[in-house]
Amino acid sequence: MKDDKKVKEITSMDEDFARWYTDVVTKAELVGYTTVKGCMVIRPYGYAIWENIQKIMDGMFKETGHENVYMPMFIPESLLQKEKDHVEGFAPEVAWVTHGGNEKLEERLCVRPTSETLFCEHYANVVHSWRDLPKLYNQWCSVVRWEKTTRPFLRSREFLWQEGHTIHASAEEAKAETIKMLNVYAEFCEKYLAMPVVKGIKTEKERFAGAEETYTIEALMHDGKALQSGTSHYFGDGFARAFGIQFANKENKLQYPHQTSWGTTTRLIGAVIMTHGDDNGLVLPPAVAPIQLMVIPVAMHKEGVTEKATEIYNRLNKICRAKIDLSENSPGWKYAEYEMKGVPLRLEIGPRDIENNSCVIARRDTGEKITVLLDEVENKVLELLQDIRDNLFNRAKLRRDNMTYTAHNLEEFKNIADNKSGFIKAMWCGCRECEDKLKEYAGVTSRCIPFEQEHIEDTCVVCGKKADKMLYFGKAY
RNA sequence: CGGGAUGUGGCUCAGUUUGGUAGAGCGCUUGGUUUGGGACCAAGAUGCCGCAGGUUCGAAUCCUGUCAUCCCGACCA
Repeated sequence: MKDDKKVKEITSMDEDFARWYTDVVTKAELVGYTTVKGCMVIRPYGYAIWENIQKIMDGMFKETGHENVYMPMFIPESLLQKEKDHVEGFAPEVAWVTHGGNEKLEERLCVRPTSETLFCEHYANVVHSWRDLPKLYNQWCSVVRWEKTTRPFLRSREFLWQEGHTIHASAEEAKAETIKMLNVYAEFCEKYLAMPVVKGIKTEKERFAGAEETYTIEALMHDGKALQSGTSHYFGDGFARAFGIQFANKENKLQYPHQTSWGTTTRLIGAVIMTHGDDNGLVLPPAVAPIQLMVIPVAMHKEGVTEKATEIYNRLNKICRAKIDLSENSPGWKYAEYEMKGVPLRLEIGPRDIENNSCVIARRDTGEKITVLLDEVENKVLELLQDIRDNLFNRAKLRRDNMTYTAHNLEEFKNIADNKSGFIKAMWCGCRECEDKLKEYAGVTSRCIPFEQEHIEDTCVVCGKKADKMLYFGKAY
């Protein structure tokens, strides 16, 4: 066991990454399993992370002019089937309601796997004039997709998410919206989750069912696997045509509007775990950490310790999400416990500190301990929280960059795919056959065509024909 | 949905080969001593052995089915 491994309950990453992940989500009390496969309990500590994500992201949606709505959870089969590609994409994994009480339903209802069809039905009722546009809607809800294999946060049968749905008079405006929201997601991930992402477009093969273009942010996890962390779709007027949504434009001509949708899910919690976590457990970025600082009194039985610790806690709780642990557990136990739970800062205060009018602050990301004068504690805490975010981001970015490889030809590609894990950058001619071949031959899928292009070669890594697109490939969750 | 592994107090597991009525460590409760990296002593509580059938005088153990979890594929946020 390595010297810096202080939490024994957690399998180390090198030994078994998948086990490490399940250890972290269960030992840090983020989730609980239930009797229904793929349906998990999100426990208070896990849910608090989601609430912080929601709070920040919802604020960003409001700033960009979006309104929250709520759509029903049931979709009649006939409604789901209106858009051909869409139903083909989702039908294999929807759950059906066939009975109401003891009565068999005339038409079965699916539990929403996503709500495009419901939004479309509603738009058809409320959009009549160019003056009704745009509609910029979002909803926070859960959706159900009957997945075959499930993992907490990464793939569950029911999961929490937000789905934005907008409808616009022009294609240009809808396209701009699609990109705008992708940028909101990227900013959220990088600024608040301290998680670097690659922004790009999905290939046709990886596109959302019914979309004209699918944009994505892709993050790289600790084990070198890619995780799609958010998507934004441009639908053109395909859904509008399928659902008969039309409006009178300024020239009084009937016209089909253009739509978008975009979503992020509780999978982001999985992304945070696998981006920042270490062998001692969770490492949470301060912006979404339910507890940003834990006060731990040392030698509580000694005169004045509890009082002083409580006083410091009360001061700090005004500037950050602070907590104090006055339980009878030993200090060492508490250190390990809150490290496992990823609390960014720990403040130790005991008789020695009180004598010196100081305290000890330990940071979760580096393990570094510093002595801070009590008079300066507020400023230092705020500075440290910011520094932890920056350090987490830089560390994750460095690791991602070190795990990103460039392949100039097929042998090199295969060699990297077999021996390394991470992103592989390579040129691609644009045809489906070459993409399929890489999957078959090297076991990786295309992650995206990044906005930030690099010219590696003139020719496709597979077929050798002319290529002008650089793609990221990788193994994905 | 295919291939593999595993289900035994809250947790980690022993016991299954060779059927005989359930164990350990940790955790939990109470009391005491401790307290700067998962403290110690003492006394206690906790099990339809995943679930459903079957074989048997008798099943955690053998058989069949089923469900869940993990891993590897296929599918997906």
